[in-house]
Amino acid sequence: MAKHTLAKNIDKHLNETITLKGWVYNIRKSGKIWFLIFRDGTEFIQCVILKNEVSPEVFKLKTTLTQESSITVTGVVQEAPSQKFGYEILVKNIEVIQIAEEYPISLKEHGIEFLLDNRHLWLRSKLPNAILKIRHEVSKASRKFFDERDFTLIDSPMFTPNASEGTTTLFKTKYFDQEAYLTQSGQLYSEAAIMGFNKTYCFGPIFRAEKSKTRRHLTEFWMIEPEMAFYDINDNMELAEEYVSYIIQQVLENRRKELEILKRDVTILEKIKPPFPRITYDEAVKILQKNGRNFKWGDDFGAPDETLITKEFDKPIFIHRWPAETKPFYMKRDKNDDKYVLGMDMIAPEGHGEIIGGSQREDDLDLLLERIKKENLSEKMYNWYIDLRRYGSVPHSGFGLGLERTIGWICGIKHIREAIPWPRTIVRLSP
RNA sequence: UCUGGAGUAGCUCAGCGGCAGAGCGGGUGGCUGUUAACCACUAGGUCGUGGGUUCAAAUCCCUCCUCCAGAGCCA
Repeated sequence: MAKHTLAKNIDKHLNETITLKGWVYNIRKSGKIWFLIFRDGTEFIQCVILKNEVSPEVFKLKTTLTQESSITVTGVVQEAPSQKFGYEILVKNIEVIQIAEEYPISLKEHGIEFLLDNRHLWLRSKLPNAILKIRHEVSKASRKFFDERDFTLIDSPMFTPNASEGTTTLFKTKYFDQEAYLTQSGQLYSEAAIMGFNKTYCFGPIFRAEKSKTRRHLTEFWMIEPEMAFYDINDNMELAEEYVSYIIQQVLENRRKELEILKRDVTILEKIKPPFPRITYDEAVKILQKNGRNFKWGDDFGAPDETLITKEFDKPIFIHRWPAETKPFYMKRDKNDDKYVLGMDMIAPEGHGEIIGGSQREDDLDLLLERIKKENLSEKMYNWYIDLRRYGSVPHSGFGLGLERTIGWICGIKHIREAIPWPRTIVRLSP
């Protein structure tokens, strides 16, 4: 084990001499005293350097140290006179590891293009750091939630020969002497997996070549997709609302400080507990018409429509029972009225949009074949998927949660490109 | 792809026909409790690209490029 202390743990070492390893975040100079804001990725700490407490060489570092220079600091943990920092380090010694060249990201404002071009450096700043710690918490909580409920993690492949949804939004790539597509969803594979494991989830990146240029779109994003045998659409919605509530509560419990850094209004998050309101597609259409929007039955909701509908509620809502034409072939028809399918979307409040899409799946062999024919999909390509309806078909359901949109909502950030370490959008492939 | 907006110092921006500017960052000096510290001095420019109008263009007109916001599509 390394002998140095992590900055986040200094409260356990009050009045002790400790050694920290990290980077210079900022320096404030005075005459015979100077202040160094130190960061090591776990916390920011103020270090105080007094002329009569250190060697002349160390004191002189105030003129040579630059922002982001790497250093080893040794000193005594003490309470800071001001309330802003809590604890600070009275420095005894500083060893320079490297003097950084002029660092491009200053503590003042920057434009988004510049920051994204410098994403490799921007990760060191306070806001991205807080957001990505919350991302970690959401991933951790997701794994925990499903693991504790008898789900087995069965990952789906990234290379696929077919599309789960439309074929216009796929990234195509060469695969030796064949063509392959990058996956859009692990769902079809998960449907096979649950017949062997009962309840499964997959968690990984997926790829969509949509030419969408909005604050809710990435070309590469992460999705968590649970799939459950013997679950109907209502079981599916119950699981989804429990899951979303759980990750919110875990973030509130373990990442308060990060939410504070992001100035997130946590009273909104504290209200997120089951049950969530459930409205049918038809009821959602009525809300729109009541508010004077010109909306045609059978269309899908646009972003402004979603925002308007969710305004009536202070929690995420489910919209279920969609017109069959708007939804993909694998969704099960409503047996009360086959104009509708048993699909359900969860829309986050505050304009963050759809975070979950799911459905009860079509488990009847003949109905599935009929849908595949009607949509002109290749029966041969879906042979293995159709097989699942031949050998002990059961009612089953599942959903996919978009990780970045969920994080964007929890963090209250405008654009989801900040919710992923290395965003890939229609205009960005690097760094 | 469509609609709107913007490209000027390393960064954030002002200037909108007549000498290229500020703040931050960099450099030098000052200051014993600073909080994106402060004060003084200082270096730093292909005004996105190509063309046009004009005695004179960062500024007006046109072309193209890039980015931002929104729409469509979606998680």
